[in-house]
Amino acid sequence: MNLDIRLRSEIQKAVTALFNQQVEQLQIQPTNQEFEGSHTLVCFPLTKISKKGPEETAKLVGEYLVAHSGLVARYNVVKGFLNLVISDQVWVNVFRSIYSDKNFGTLELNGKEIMVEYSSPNTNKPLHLGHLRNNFLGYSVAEIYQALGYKVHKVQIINDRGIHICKSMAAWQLFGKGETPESTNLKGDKLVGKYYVEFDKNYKIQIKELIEKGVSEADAEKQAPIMKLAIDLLLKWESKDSDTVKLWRTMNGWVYKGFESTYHRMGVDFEKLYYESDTYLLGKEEVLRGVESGVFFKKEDGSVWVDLTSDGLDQKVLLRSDGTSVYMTQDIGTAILRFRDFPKIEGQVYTVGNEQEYHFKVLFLILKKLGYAWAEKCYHLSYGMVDLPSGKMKSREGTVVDADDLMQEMADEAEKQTRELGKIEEATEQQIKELSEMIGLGALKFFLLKVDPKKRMLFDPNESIQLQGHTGPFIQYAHARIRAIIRKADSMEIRPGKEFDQVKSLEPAERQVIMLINSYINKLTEASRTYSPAVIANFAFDLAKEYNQFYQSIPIFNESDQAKLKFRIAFSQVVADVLQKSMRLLGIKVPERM
RNA sequence: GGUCCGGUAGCUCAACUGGAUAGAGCAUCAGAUUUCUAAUCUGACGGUUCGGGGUUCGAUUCCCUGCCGGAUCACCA
Repeated sequence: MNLDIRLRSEIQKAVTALFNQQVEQLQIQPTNQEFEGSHTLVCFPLTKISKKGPEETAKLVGEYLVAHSGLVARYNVVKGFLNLVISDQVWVNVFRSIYSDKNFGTLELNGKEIMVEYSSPNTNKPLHLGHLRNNFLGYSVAEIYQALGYKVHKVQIINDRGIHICKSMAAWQLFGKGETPESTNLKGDKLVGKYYVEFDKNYKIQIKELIEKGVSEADAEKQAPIMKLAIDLLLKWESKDSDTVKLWRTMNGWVYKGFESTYHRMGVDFEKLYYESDTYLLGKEEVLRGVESGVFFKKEDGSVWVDLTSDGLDQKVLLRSDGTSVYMTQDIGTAILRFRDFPKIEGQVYTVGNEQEYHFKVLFLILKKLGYAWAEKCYHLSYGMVDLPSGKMKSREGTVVDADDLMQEMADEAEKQTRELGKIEEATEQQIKELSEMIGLGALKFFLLKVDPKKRMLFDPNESIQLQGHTGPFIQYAHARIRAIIRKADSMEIRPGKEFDQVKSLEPAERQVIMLINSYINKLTEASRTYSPAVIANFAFDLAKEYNQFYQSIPIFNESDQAKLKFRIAFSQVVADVLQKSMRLLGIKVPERM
């Protein structure tokens, strides 16, 4: 059984025996580094039932535990804090059970299912730095839930319809001269993005010309020929004009193909893609149904609204007066469709930037009003913007960092540094490329994931590319070094068994590491509860750091005691495994050597 | 203006949801290696946790108030 649970029940027994009263809530926390011990019982809350001062209470509980529990070797009391020292024998047992558990860190399937949505880009702009945070976050949260025994469905919604798509189409028709990704050797998303920019450029010029001719600004925005063309395309698309639909299909196809290669490099994937062009009609139906049942209401001009003023929000439009759907309508449809597709999911996680917090608050409320119980289990995984040292990222000012470019730069830099260090002389070119990719992306992912998602963060390209410090490559390096030890042990035919009874005592660094690994499942749970991969990222960093201290202070192969030597090999093996597992939850691979 | 989120060391971030003398990384300075991979480790320096009140044994955390930054409040998505 888990040490923490055992200890908790032992303390409960002690309290009951000593004070003749049961306590449900025991406050147990990790002991501060400066004191001896691993678990600390906070005794202030117990004074009520013990009728004694905090220190006296702590002392009584401590003495009882040493005498009766078999887990606690010693204790010390500082103010009202009871610090418990677990015996090394117990720690070795904890280690052994982790070592012999092949599936450590992965819980058995619990029969629950959830859905995680992430990415969901616009189809007219290539992916950028913000999308990287989005994708890495969503993917990681999905992995974390999976490790906890959930069946996870990874999906995204593709915003494939609307005026913005038609803008790219219009510009391509006017200036494209039949260009294709093949003819230009451009990624499909980049090509379409180029025409989206082209549209904007020409649109502005045309507006300016009209204004110079004396047209008002508002009219100029409507009369600009290129905008008229885009609107015309939208109307044709909605009436299913075959040429327009064909062009729409073709250009979206280019984008999807481009995105696909970006996703592949990011290392993320999706079980199913949803398209707004497939869901907006369902949303519309649902809204009309809501009008009939009185959940929504219709205004004189025919537009449909929901009144959320009693919930402290505003009124919100759901269908325009011309009957067409808005963003919210589509999201209602999408949500319902997903629960139809996957009836067993108990909830949905939407990975979307925090500028849409209001939108999701409204969406969940509407779904609840429509009578969907699962609305309670929908969660908006909201994350902050990624800033650059130069300031805000703005596409208009050209300060956007393109996702493909950034990943390439990271890999290039990693390769440069790897070659400079020259530790991989016998590696093939192919292996160097793979390693650079692993390190470069590891650096990028770790940097973006180590920060609490809800916080706005600063991405400093120069700093992120440093491979030392609180970074992914630091952890990757720790892993690679351990693997070198394992290889050496293997070649020396030192093979640890599963019994470590002869290991009677532990070095402080060893104990620290076992304590950390013992907390892994707790960390996983915390990460899932808070939807924060940062918890895992920081855990992995702490573990690597703690192990490095052991590595530095204890030369493994100098050990003459065979039992200890074998233990330390096994110990190192477990650290490498846990590093690998926790990094995998972040979507980061760890190398055998680097 | 209303609502929501944030403000912690020079910089980038933690702090197990109310616990002990608020911790890491970077930067700066001082050390350790003829190695199990130094892409490492040890130490020093660095704090009015935005200000002011309150709640209590105890507050970065909860409440009130003010300040600063951001987001949002569209028949845009």
